[in-house]
Amino acid sequence: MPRHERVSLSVIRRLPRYYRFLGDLVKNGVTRISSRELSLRMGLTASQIRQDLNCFGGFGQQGYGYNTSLLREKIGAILGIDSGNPTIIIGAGNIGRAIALNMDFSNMGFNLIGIFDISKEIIGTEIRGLEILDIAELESFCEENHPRVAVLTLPREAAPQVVERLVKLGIEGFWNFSHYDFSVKYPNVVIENVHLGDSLMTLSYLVKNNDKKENS
Amino acid sequence: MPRHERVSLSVIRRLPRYYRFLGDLVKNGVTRISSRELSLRMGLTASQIRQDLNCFGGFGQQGYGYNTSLLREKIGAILGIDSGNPTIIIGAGNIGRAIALNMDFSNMGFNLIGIFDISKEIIGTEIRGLEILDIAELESFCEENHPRVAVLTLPREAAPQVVERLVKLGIEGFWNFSHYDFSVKYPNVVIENVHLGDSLMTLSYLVKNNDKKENS
DNA sequence: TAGATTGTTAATCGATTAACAATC
DNA sequence: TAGATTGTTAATCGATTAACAATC
Repeated sequence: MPRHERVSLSVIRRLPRYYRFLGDLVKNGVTRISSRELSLRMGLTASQIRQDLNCFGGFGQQGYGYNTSLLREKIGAILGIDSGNPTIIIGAGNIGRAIALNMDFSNMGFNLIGIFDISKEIIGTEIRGLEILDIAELESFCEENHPRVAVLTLPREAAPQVVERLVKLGIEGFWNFSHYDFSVKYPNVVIENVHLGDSLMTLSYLVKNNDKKENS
Repeated sequence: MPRHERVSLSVIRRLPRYYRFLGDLVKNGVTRISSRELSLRMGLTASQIRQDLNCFGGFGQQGYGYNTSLLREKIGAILGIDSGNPTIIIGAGNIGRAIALNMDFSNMGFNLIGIFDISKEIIGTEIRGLEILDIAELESFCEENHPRVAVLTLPREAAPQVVERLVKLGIEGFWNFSHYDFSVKYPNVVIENVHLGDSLMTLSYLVKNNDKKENS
């Protein structure tokens, strides 16, 4: 679908933000918007918006701008928000539970079909209507249900062994909250890392070196 | 401290990852490492590592490489991991609770001193030894305890009003998990966004357009 | 010393911004 | 039509990679 050979990751990462802002506009009854007006709201340049969108096609109209609702749908389609990728969560601790309860998987391209843990105490209990399964049943479950994506919300120590099994079972995409860094070891799977510790440390640096205050 | 005028955000964002890998090396008893060897483990180039580190000073030794333990400490200091920034969490739902319980704030530059919520049912209960306070007490608490950083784990609808109050109360840094995007409205505060929805949608795109498999 | 590896400058590459002709 | 705004090419800027002299 991309017009140009390969769309850069920088562009891809901006798409969900466009999608979010367009959703707001639609909700507020705004039916059209120019790249200039959108750029002011989002804090980037109109040029960048037009460049980004034109990686995928001409969604605007000269002299008019963009139809918010239409553009939003197009971006949603590009992101694959109704792909319904069968997805499992590995680790039903605080983070796993919070993710399971808070994320709107079905409107973001995923279909949550299983949650696994190792702790006998919580195996058998339910989260969001899904029974927590024993990690020992991972192989049989996957052979039957063929998940494509796994959310890793398990402790770091447990991660390497489980990732090995998941890759063998054909998992293609990982949403990785564990501190285990496996992009080098498994170059053939897609990994989206959410390293919360890295994010927090970055904030520490930014707060420490905050020069925004003085400038204004 | 930075030798060059301004260190780019790209460099800053790599520092926590260096810190993590160096921590592993130290734990495994590796006392020295060359940029080349580190680059292979981390999946980037030796050039980049040397460039990154030299934004802050010459931490290596020609012909030898880098002392892992020393380099780790230096990076920790640059990130400000023992700044102990007084920090509050706004919103004690699933995400807020998970963050409070899982993050090692004290080793990442922060000191968690308060958790707030609006729900009468959970106000007064404890998380990690901290009593959940009524958001109505935010002003009096801040005037007394002077937090510098706020973690936003509250619903989007509630965010704008609370952010307004927090900025007025002098909060300088935000770790933002809400879907509210306020960088344009408040350009003078530091904001580290964790837009989990954006991250998940990015994964959706990547899984959909995965061309890694074919290549290998 | 010779070998290894850094620190740093120069070259390349990619991403962002500016400009403008096309066109609604 | 005239005005507005896109799509797209060209110019700029910044980040990454390569190269190598300095030096441990």
